[in-house]
Amino acid sequence: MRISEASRLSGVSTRLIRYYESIQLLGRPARTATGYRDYDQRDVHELRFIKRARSLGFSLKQTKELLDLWRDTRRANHKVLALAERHQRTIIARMQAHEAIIEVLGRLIQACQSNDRPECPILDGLADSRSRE
Amino acid sequence: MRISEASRLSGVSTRLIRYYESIQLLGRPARTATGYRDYDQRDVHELRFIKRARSLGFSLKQTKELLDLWRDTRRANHKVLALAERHQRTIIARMQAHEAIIEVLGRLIQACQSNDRPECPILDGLADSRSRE
DNA sequence: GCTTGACCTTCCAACTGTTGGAAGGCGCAT
DNA sequence: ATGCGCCTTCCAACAGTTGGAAGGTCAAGC
Repeated sequence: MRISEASRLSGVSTRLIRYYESIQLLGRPARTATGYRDYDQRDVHELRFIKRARSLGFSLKQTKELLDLWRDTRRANHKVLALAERHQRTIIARMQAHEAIIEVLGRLIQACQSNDRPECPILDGLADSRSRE
Repeated sequence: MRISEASRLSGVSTRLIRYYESIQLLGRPARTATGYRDYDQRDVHELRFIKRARSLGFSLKQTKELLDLWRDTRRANHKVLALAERHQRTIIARMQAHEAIIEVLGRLIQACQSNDRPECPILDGLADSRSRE
């Protein structure tokens, strides 16, 4: 099938498919006589795998590792597990950072809403390094 | 003061200070006779403001808007408030996306930990598009 | 006076991930 | 043959930060 078909079936844009090939996340596909990329069902599976890993926040580097492990006739589970756990810890840390930000913003916003005077508690809060980071 | 001093006092790297100047987030500072950048206390305040806005996840573009509002003798509070509220909604959405990811990863990790067979539930979960995105 | 080392300057490139455009070839319809 | 929609390649942009290279400046030490 052509690249647009693979794109449609996988949900990955044609641009991105070519990019994934260029960084060797995907192997070079077969080519037609006139030089068009020719994909098969297996490629579509890999693209879906990539898409899903990306949607879970794995980097392209991690996605490549996962894909390699997947291609490797499903061996070395412990590596996959370690990678997933490490990634989960990263995402948890990021989420907690977001929580902290939301809390700070919430305080500033509230102070601003209950304020009639000309100065702005949000700007003051940003300027004031005594507020928690 | 020189750039390294401004960096030390603000916590913003010299590289970044120059970059912020190049994108006109900061104005061009005075120069010494030999061409060295010469900063004052006000610049340090602005750098700290920037650093804090960035740490709260505001983009450079938003940070510039906030900084401009701040320079504007503290007028137009409602603009600041709107910007902050919009940003908070963005961060909340991001945090929720993270939560969802953590949940999915948690399921996959747990399935993998309670699994003795050769196949890997994490890889299978990534491959299986029936799992929730 | 000359070297050493720590600073300063500029410019150009890398990183991550995705998207966009331009310029040209291919294939099928009218 | 003309037009349309696909395909190809290459080059650039976005956000934000960091890194290196090649060179100028300034103080201290010998």
